[in-house]
Amino acid sequence: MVTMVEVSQRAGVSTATVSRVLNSPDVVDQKTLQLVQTAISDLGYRPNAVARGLASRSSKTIGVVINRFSSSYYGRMLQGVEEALTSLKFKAIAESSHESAEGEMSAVYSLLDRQCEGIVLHSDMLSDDQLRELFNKQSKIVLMNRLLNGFEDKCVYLDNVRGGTLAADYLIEMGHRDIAILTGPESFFESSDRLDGFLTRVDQSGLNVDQDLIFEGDFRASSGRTAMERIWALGKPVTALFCMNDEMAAGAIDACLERGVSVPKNISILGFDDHEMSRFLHPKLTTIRQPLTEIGAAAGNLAHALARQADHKKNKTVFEAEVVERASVMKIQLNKRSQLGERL
Amino acid sequence: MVTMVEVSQRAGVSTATVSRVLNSPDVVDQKTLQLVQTAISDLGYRPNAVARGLASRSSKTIGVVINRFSSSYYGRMLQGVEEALTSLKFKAIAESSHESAEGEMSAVYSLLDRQCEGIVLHSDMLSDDQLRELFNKQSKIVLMNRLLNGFEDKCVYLDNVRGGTLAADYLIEMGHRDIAILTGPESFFESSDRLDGFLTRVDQSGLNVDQDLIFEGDFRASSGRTAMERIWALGKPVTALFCMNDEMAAGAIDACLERGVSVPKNISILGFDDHEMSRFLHPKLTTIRQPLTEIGAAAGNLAHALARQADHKKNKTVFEAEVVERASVMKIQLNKRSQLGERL
DNA sequence: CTGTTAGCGCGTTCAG
DNA sequence: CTGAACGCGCTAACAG
Repeated sequence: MVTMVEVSQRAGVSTATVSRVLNSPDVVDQKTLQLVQTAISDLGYRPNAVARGLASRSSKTIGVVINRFSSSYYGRMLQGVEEALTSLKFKAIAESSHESAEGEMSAVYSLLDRQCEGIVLHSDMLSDDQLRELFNKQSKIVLMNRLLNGFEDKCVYLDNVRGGTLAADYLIEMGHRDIAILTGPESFFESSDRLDGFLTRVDQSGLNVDQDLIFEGDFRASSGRTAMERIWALGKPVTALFCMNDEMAAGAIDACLERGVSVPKNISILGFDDHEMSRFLHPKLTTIRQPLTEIGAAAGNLAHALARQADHKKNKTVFEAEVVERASVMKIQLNKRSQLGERL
Repeated sequence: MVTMVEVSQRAGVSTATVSRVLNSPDVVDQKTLQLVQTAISDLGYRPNAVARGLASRSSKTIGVVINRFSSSYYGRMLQGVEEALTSLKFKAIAESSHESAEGEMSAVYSLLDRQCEGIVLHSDMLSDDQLRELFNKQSKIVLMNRLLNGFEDKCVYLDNVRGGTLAADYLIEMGHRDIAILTGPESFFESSDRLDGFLTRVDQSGLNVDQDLIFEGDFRASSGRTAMERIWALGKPVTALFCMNDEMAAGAIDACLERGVSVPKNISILGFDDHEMSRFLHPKLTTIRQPLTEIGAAAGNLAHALARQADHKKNKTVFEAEVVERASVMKIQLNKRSQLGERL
């Protein structure tokens, strides 16, 4: 490994000067600058980032914790963080939590040990209380796509309650009254928030959702299938199914296709997320879009601001979902409603 | 920040002893061990990984370069690398190349600057010559999912030629003779290798592919649509389309659906990759699967072996694709072949 | 088994 | 504008 010492010797200067041409070239004389620069390129010298970090007590790095890399859901957020930090001349370094609470915690500390100046944490498994404890101890953490009460200024997230409201508004406007709901795991805040928003709006509209038609899924396609089967088993009229993510919606559509039930003619299906694949489903999935990349970018920016004690009040931290209208939800005539439902 | 010095003072020992309880607890006396450990937990001391790396000249870290995080294609490989390294007590740190040759190169060097002990590089944009130059200078790089002649022992990849052969075998066996092909960009080795394998096998079978029916795409869904439109415009009989990735296949299926052309009844479509979404397309896509996660894991293991000068001859480095039979390719009767083709 | 002494490769004073 | 000296937090001999 070629170090600064060798460069300084070849250029006939001190290491301090070499350090200067690296960090503040303008304060060094033109001639010596040239001298050092040619020495650098002659030797193929590359500054050791680890040593620099130690000496300068600044790593210019933000750590990111996500569940796993293999899904485009997390990938899109990570991409956003990375792009934001790159344009701030920071680096992102990501670690996977392997979808466990201990994994999330240990990833945070491992990243902190590496002297990351800030952390962007996506947490599904830690409880609000555990997170609060963590946030009380570590001030440089940003929570990505989740709201932690009491730490609003450290959170960048989608307004899931409004997302649920949006879904309700949309389905109601499309004429649906007999609506089934497929949630994610009960413990997931995304899911419960969306459900809250949805049910509240339904209620406000003077309508209601049959409790028997609220199913708990696990965010995987198979639970979409299961939900459809349960709906059929119940035999109640249902004109629309709201799935809290697109994968479950895909599973539901699949089950319909197999049984010869037409989507959206016989039943409308609404998803959530706007997953990569949603535009390729048949019918193309109408869904509620989360701006994941933007959320990631905002989280990256916030973490950077926090790390550099900059003013972070300017950052947008609450994002709105939006309806992406494709082909899986159909408008139905109110007077034909019950008829349709029964035909199911 | 609490450092070793504070720990040593509180425990009444030297920093060397603190270092020992961290790195080789067995050589230190039980009593002092206890003493130091309580001091550590009392102070909430956490070793600075950067300083450790500098002093020990070992980062226990492998860098990974991929095009982008947002696609599950790269995510699956990254996941494999990460899992393999985690079980070797190494860390993976990933950087995105932003899909450019300079990006790939600078990511490699940035990772090296951070004292990664090895690099796993996925390169689409660098030429073979550029890669050879890089590999000659840097010995600790592993090429993921690409073959570089002359550096076979540094490569972990899918045998794309055999993947192409496999595709040809399958389609021929299913009775297809009038086959169209949609490749990726000409410069991509994946694409040209698969094409080679495909055409060679077709030739060996005494058949041939109409040159007019070989289209160049860009691996994105829209080129699948375009290809279908061109096929229809040509008016030649075609019973099957082989797309060199699943996204293009999805686009092709979509175009068929819109035009009322049934897949696979009117035309069979075969993909490549086994993308996350392929099982949700309609019809479910029959495709050639790449074991991306395993390839990533093998690359991680190889990089680790290289970094630690271990024997890396034992690693499996060439992977085979396999047919995943779903519903988008239909067996056709040879005697009905031309009839079918014309009906298109 | 433990403390002392040197660094790891660099940034950063402070004189000059 | 430049060099000498010191320190970042830790590991690694070497004595004892």
